[in-house]
Amino acid sequence: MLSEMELPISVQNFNLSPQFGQLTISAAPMTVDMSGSGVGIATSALSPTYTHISTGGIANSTVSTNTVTSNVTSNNNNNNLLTPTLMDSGLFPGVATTTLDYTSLAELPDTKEGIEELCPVCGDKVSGYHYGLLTCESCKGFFKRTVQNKKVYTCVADRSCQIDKTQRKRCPYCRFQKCLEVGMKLEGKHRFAPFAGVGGAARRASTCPSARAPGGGLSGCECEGLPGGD
DNA sequence: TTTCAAGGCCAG
DNA sequence: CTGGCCTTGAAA
Repeated sequence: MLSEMELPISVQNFNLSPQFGQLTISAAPMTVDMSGSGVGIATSALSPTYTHISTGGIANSTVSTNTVTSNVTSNNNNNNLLTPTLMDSGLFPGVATTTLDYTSLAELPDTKEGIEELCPVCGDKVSGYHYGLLTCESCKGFFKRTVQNKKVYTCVADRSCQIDKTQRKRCPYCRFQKCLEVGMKLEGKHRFAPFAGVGGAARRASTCPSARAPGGGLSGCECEGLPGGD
């Protein structure tokens, strides 16, 4: 299936996963620095008025002045990719055109697990949409603390520390920078998660608040009736 | 009523 | 400080 969409003039942070380099697109006429390609995770944050996160396996990409043509391999029935509905919604007006070729990953089972639900900051398992994109619980908490407490970090190295699941604690400066690079933003609560079911599935394991595991929550349970809000 | 992102709590 | 688990509250 071949789909077309129009991107806004300003498209930033079109990232491939670190092992495949980064694709950055700036203002039109677009300049593109594509330092890598291959099968990996692609995350795009379309700014400024609307943020859309798409992840999927990039099989390969070709780039011209203002056109990015990517053969994108869906990792989950296209539910993590820009959909024709979104494209038709007019939320992406602009001058650039990206042509995406969606094909099923059903025939590529080995790649499927690797590209699904990986935090774009540290590569840990994502827990849902947080601050505009799919991230893990720890990066969500880290970003929250940093912004809310107005924390200022410093890097003891050259501000280019590698951030992954095991190293993410070592340099909060670089971790926060990466959070910003991938598009995390503290704004009003968004309800535009276009791919319902991706996040949050791991939550709500317990049914009784008073039986919650140590480590979280408030006091004052009325359990029997399960008020559950409202 | 259900879903899910934001934010709170607290053990490690 | 970190990260997992929880409640809250708005949107669907």
